[in-house]
Amino acid sequence: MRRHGLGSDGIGATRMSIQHSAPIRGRPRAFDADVVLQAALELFWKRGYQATTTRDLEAALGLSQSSLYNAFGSKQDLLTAALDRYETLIDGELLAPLEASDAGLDALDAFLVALGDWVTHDGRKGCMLINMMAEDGGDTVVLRERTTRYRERVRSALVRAMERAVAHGEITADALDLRADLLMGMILGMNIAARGGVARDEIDRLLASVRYQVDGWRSSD
Amino acid sequence: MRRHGLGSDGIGATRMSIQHSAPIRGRPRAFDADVVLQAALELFWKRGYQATTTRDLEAALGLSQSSLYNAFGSKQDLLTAALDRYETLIDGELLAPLEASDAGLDALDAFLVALGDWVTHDGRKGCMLINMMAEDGGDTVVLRERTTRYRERVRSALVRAMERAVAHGEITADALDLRADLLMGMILGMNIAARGGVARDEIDRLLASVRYQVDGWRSSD
DNA sequence: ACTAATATGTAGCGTATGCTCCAGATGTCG
DNA sequence: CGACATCTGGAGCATACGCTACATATTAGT
Repeated sequence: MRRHGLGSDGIGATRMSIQHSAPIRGRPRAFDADVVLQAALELFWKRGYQATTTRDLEAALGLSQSSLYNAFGSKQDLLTAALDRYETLIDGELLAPLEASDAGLDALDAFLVALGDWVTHDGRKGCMLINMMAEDGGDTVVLRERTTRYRERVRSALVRAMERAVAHGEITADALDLRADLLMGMILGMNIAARGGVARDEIDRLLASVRYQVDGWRSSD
Repeated sequence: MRRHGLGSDGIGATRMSIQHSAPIRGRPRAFDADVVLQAALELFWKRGYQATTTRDLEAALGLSQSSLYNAFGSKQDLLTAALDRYETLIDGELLAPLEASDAGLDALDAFLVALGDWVTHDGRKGCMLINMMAEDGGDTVVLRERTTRYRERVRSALVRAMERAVAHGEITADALDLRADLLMGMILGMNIAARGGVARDEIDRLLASVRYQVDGWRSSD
């Protein structure tokens, strides 16, 4: 009955071992920690946490397990670091464009299209954060808090885009919350479809249906 | 690099061992195969396939591993049998009411409400088929075909409900396919939210947003 | 009673997994 | 150079997992 999932709920390994700056003394690293972390991120992303073994990491990253553990602590610490990196990535590529733009509905539409690419690009993967949430099942407190916070960030970015759309006279201000929830649901749905290896055209149909929906919000003038 | 997922792609174990009828000769079973299968189904449903070990099954089902293997073959065969049972269950409780009803939009709405219950009832679980799809990532051919077929069944049931709604003059016949895809996306989204242990009220908000959407399709007369 | 057939419990096999130990390599600083 | 600190490779540990072997128990047919 013992669980062995994505992480314990305890304080657990404050991960003092992750040092990206070179040490003053001693043998220097034979690898670039950033490059290795990116590779680990991609493995976790594609295969999930449990299915990625430390031997897989050893092979794909090109370092021995001792180096891996010496540099990153535990497998779970490595996941945490990878998730940090992932969040930076997705912030830059998906959320930032949505928030930086002055556009309302067009920015929203562009975001949805970009998302469709994001979750299917380079072999099915989905969104890593949502994947981890699904894999963990909400058992790991730290992870659940993280994914909850992330969803709230996305949702509020969507609401702000719609508010801009309202300000621009593109849509009416009706039921913005319900609309945001609908978008969130479709985002989750597209993600799990991608995660489940659903055919690209089926995912495209999901994407098309949200975009059609968003377009339908335009107030005819 | 070896995979050890939900199943191999080979022909694999034609599962001749699953016999629900009592044998003519020999020692009779000390358990009810249906009861045991239901318990296995619930374990797989709640925890997923990989996370459920044969020792977990042994403990929860109350039979030794030898009896388990003798009765059901392999762990994968047990999953297949559990999925068969699951499909019967969900057909009876969700799809049949949707299809049997003469109602259009009301039946659709009732289906969505029932689905919200289905994926959250008795502790977060989501839909087992979709969970398996996500866990497997589409790697196992048999499973991918099964989940694809299931999604098509649900989708066509949704379309038929909308066609009845059109016939009853409840909605216009516009973009039924896009609407069906939107519903499918939201169904997937609600499911992964439940699977990920998302708080009930957040799932309820997803549900409310689809229901609002569906209600919005009503043609004002 | 005896044989055939099936079920059950226990022990264990082979492998995988996360992680650690440790001897040696490779660097900096005095 | 020599002391110190860190990194690296390889071997291995403890545990967990799916599954099997096998002796024993329990039934039906003769």
